[in-house]
Amino acid sequence: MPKDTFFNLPDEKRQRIIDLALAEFSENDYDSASISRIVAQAGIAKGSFYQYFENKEDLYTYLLTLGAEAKAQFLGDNPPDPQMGTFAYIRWLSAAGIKFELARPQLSQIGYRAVRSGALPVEMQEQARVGATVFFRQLVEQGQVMGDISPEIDPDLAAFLFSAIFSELGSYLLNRLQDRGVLEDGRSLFETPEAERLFDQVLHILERGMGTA
Amino acid sequence: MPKDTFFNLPDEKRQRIIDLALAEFSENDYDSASISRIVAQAGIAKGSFYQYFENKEDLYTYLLTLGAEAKAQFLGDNPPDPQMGTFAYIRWLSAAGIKFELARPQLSQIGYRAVRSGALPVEMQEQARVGATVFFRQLVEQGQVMGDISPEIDPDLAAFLFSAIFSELGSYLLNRLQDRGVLEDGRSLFETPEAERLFDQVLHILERGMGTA
DNA sequence: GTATAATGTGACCGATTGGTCATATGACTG
DNA sequence: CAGTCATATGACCAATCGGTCACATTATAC
Repeated sequence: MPKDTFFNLPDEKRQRIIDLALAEFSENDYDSASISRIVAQAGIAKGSFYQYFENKEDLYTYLLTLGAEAKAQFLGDNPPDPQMGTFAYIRWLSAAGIKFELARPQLSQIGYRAVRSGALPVEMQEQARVGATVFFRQLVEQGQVMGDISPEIDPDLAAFLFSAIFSELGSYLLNRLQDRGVLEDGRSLFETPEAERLFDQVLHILERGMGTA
Repeated sequence: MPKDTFFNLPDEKRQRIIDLALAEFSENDYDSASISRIVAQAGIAKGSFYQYFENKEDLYTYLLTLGAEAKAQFLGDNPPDPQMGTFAYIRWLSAAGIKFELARPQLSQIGYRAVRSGALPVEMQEQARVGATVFFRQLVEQGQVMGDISPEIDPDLAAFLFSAIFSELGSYLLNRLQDRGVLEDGRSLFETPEAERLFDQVLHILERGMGTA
């Protein structure tokens, strides 16, 4: 955790440091991200930085927790209809994840990097990976109980498919719609009927492929 | 390209340098991979390295071409039955990709890193991404002509699904089977009935989801 | 006011990086 | 033997890194 000194800083200054750190760690992996660049751009002395943070890893894990908190709050702020079926819920979940990715690309990128390239301690990486898998697997098992998903499907495998697809779908949609000039600004992604159509098609394929009908 | 001097080296010495470079670049991203470590482990002088390669990027792109050549040869050595249907062909293609990943994990890892984290020049990255998508999309369109894939499916989207799934499936299967003690050594992955079962299930889901039946 | 505590500073440290270069070695040629 | 050419070497370079520390500045308390 950052030191008290950091939290005593004027809001503006603290936020500026956070913003620059997010930019640095979202554009570079852990090793290549540079404290020297951050302090230079923030206009503070190197020594000051080390009055705010224990070391580089302290800053990095702090950014990760910021990302986790922001995403948790984001999902909590857009709660789903509790009555919907399994695939509708997965659709909501995936859409919410993509919306977060668009709203906070730097936070998403850092978290993405964290699990993909062994930047963070192995235990944390394991923890994140297992956590995501467990969540999706429970979802699938519940879907099987509710009759939405065929009982012959291996829940763990289905969970893998969901996480593999949805972790990439956001950037795919963004690239595709931008390449074709459908949108310039990613934030309006979910306002285009084209995006809705593609999104629904993915869910439809999965529902047909795994469903009981 | 490496200089002539490199190709004039005794085979054993040249191969040792390649092996150590593969290890270094598969364990670190481009910036973090260290020429100094490679030469130290190879037992050659720093100056000698720069008699073999123009610079760091020269070595890196050389490793990438080695990977591309190895994969092309690998696929060419295991040609599929030309009569099989679309999904059987996709199954073969994906299995061959995973087999290559298991046989040459370092080469795969470097290529993987190259497209995932903007290490290589933007144009090459674009090229690789577009190339893979185009290939899969043609496959899907052909499948639609043959009646294996529903004409309502967006070919580009389906191509995305295939590449997203199959680029992750290998490491998923490996982790899963190793965690459960089904295998110790990845090379025998495709000899376990469990792996075959999971593999077929993925294809079955996609075939049901996208098929015409 | 003065004493105390908190905060800010940047020169400096040892380590490491990619890359250079003058020099040494050895093999082949005439 | 002398001369030439490819190869091998490692000290050296400027740049950068994460991190430290003695010191200056500011804010707070009495």
